[in-house]
Amino acid sequence: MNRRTYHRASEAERREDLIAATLDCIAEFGIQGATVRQIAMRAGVTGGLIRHYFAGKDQMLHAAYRKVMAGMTEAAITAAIEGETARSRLRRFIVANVTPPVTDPRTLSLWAAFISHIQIDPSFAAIHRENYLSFLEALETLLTAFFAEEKRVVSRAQCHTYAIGLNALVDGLWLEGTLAADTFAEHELAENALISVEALLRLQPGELSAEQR
Amino acid sequence: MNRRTYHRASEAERREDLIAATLDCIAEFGIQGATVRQIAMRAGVTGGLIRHYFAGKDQMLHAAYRKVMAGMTEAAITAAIEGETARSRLRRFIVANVTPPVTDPRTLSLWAAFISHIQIDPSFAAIHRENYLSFLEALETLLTAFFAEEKRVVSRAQCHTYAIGLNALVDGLWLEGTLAADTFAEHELAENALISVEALLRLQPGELSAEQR
DNA sequence: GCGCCAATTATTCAAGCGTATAATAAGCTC
DNA sequence: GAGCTTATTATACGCTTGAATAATTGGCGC
Repeated sequence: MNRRTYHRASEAERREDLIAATLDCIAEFGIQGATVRQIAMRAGVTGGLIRHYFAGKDQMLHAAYRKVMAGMTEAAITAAIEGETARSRLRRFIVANVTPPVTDPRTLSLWAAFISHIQIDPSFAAIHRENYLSFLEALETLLTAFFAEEKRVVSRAQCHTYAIGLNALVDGLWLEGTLAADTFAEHELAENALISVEALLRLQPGELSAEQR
Repeated sequence: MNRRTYHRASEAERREDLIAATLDCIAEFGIQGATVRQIAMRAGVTGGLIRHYFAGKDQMLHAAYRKVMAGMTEAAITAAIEGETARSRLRRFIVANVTPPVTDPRTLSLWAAFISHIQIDPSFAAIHRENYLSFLEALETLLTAFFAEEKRVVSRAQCHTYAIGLNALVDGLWLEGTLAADTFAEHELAENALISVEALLRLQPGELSAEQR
């Protein structure tokens, strides 16, 4: 009986592959279906290899969680920095968060699977907190710049309160827009998001939502 | 060797017990830890009994999901109907959704665990859709009554759009308020919710958030 | 092109999984 | 209080799980 031939990959890409396979399995079969064997098969390796790269299955799940969250915030921030004005950057940030690839059923499944472990495993809680705070901070920075650009005086505390409300709104729209993806046309959700943000910030209707580059 | 003595319970309460034990296990150990044996132990029975009441483990999970969602909407609606005016009912509904027992880490864990299965198991998707639509409808009804009471003319379509935005905001605040429970004082979250709702509906500041019964 | 190191496979293990079936005791009916 | 129904327990079965270990093979340094 011959042994399987195989390719010796670099540590970085092998880890990447294993994490990707883990996410595929969770998205497809749920966290219960993400077994060592299933993941290994998906990655085209044998089960034993996983323990060569991660201390255990749990550590691999932690890495996978980080990967998902990083992907989401990265997409939104990348979209934002392409804007030329603070207003445009804020607008782009909001829209990106309620537009594919951020609004993706697969991403939502993964996100929820991990969220449900936050109360159980402190490692997940730490990863969550990290990302929540950095998202809130990004939003607050965008907001502060926007108000400055508009020459509107807004206190630090007020800005923080706005950020919490905006964050909740964006998260909620993301959540429901993704869950009921068939119910909303793509631009419909973005439009609703911008109108709602305008209202939350007490802007004039159209200040953000009107067509602009 | 003696056999264990036991109590013969009515079908209704035994099912109730089993579902409660299922939720306990999911909340405590995650959906992976909610095994037939673990659940049975928690319910104080032996594993075999589960198959006497449910066709299989999956059917029990579906029942458990229904239970969680029913509990959440029920709490909010119960709070709302105690209000005397349409404004008060809307206000109470909002506040109830960002206040314990709805904002409860345990509930969030359960909710997320089930959400992550929506894309995998169509049965979960159906249960979700049912509840989402009924929540949206409740909100729309409250809104319509509120606008009528305020003698403010709002089109059906506009009302629907408002409901989607409000729903997203409430869900988002619920989500983050629960995840970061230690970050917010209890009334702080409710206050923020009311102020944000005012803004979304383009009301005068204080119309909802000011103290009132 | 040879040796060496470690990345990878193959195999094994005990524990735990969901389900099926048979034995038994609880508690209603009469 | 005897008898019947069925809710409940007990036990067994076949599979899968995460992890540990031993055997091998790929590819780099020389």
